[in-house]
Amino acid sequence: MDSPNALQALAALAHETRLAIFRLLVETGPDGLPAGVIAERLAIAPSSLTFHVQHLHRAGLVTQSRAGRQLIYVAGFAAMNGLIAYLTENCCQGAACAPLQRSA
Amino acid sequence: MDSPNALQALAALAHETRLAIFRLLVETGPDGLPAGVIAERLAIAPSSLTFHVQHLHRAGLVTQSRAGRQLIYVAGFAAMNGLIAYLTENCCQGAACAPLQRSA
DNA sequence: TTCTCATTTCAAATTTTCTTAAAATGTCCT
DNA sequence: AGGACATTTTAAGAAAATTTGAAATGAGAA
Repeated sequence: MDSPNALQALAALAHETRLAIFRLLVETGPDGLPAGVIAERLAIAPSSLTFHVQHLHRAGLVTQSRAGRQLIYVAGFAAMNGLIAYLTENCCQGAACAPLQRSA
Repeated sequence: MDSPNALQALAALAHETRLAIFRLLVETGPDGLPAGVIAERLAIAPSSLTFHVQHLHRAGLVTQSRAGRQLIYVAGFAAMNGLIAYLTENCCQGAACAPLQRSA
């Protein structure tokens, strides 16, 4: 992941509502959740949910697919993995953040 | 690191200028850099630098100390470590981001 | 087709964040 | 004390992000 992408991912997560959405989707796993359920669980307006979830989508942190008349959102683990790798490589030089290592 | 702190750290890094400041300080290492040098290297106004560096400071991502009449800023690795740990633990459940493991 | 339901799009209002320049603070030197 | 330098503080305006509600789209059911 390069700096512009990392910046986009950081900005996407740097909002209370969006971080909550992402965490809910991570917790939910690969089946994801329809927009309406996310909005209901987090008590936010539908159009507000769309706004935030699209922000996450642009950053690759969320995947969208249709199931009948509902849109299912799933956490995008690759992007999160990329962000963590970016932070580890670019912001932890000099062994200062040595406790983290890649194993696979 | 808890969610409010993680949110603060994410917001602090989610800006082009602040990410550049932080990366510069990581690259520089434990000696850090005086405010003026950072501002000069990144070509930003002094007061603008203060604004951004304070944002990083509030999030614990930067440390401040005085040397004569200049203020030295140093990257705060503990906070970055905490952020990476938060993301790994809260946003990568279910082995989806398994490639990252703690070793120390 | 027509009626719902689920969601998104749009535009306006609001709020938050960022930039800028001028004035203030703190330190060192003479 | 008085002057010069490094940085911060302040206040104003500019720019960007967020919220809201109403209207539009897309899909399934009658």
